[in-house]
Amino acid sequence: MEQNVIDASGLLAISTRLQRLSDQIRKDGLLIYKAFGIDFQPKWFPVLYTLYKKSTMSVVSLSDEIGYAHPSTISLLKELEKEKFIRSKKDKVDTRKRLVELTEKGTTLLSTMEPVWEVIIKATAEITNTENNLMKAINEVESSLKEKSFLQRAEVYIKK
Amino acid sequence: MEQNVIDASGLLAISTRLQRLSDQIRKDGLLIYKAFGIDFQPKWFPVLYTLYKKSTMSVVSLSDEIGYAHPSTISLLKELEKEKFIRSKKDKVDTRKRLVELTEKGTTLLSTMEPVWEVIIKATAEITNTENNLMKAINEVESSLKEKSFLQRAEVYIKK
DNA sequence: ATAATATATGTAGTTAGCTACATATATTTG
DNA sequence: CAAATATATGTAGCTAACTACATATATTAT
Repeated sequence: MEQNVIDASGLLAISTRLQRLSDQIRKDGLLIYKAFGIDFQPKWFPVLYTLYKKSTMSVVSLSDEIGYAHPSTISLLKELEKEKFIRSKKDKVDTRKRLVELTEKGTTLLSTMEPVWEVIIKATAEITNTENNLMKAINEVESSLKEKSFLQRAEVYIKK
Repeated sequence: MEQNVIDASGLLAISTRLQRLSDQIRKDGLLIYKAFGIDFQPKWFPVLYTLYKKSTMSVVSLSDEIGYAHPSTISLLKELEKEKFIRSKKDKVDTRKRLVELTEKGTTLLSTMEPVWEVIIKATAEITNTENNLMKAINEVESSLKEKSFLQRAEVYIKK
């Protein structure tokens, strides 16, 4: 059971480890879409999937929904608009708001993607269905952090 | 129990979720170092910690050890050299190699960091010690992926 | 009905990794 | 031992998120 120094450092490197795993999964995700002949970038998923489920949303509410800072969402929307997967219109009641929705082309894309999602879900289930389930662990950790942040928890030990 | 669309999409968004969590932990990590008055960036951790444990290493072996592409390591080393935490010298046997090691200043920094690590370890343990342990889950998933990649697993379902 | 504040969107620039390519030196092979 | 290949390092530019700041419109408080 060989272990490198970073693995051995365990908790200290948790952020690095999470990022590495995220990248690896994202890259494989891209290859899976390609294998289905779908021209789709995994980073588009949160925006498109949310619009698929909720139809029309403003930029900020979409950002909140997917948990991104709004400028991140704006730049994704710009790409998606260029690809003609989404369109936007002004909110007539609150003119500050830009309402975003899928186009026909976007809706079509999303429906061709449904079988891919099934494959992704199965493959992910296979991978995460270990003794400690990754998705459940993420959910649990996120809810611990929501209750009391990492920093707040550390502060308790600092004061001692 | 309110849930946003992305959370509800579960496995599909796993890469996004991992990244978000990683960022959150990294940011809090930075704040903890600050709370101790240590001028240290979490991204330096893998390189410095590895050099602390293994003393002298070449660029590539260091990259392999921490699991980074070598250009990433090089750019970290550049910063760390500027901060005078590390220095490098030519390998006399294999002149292609650049051997990297901590300076006095680097070693001093690392030893002032040990108490911070203890705090980080405790706080992280608190957070990850849920029903499904995040660190264990990451280890398990990484070893599943080493055995058979995400794409290879998906291919099985595609062929059906 | 102003003035002050809050919210929505947008732009610019940063970050922490990456891949692709280039070059120098070692090692292996015919 | 020369040619081919492999390894070590380095540079340039990409990516997918971010923060900080700016502006326009709504809402709230006096």
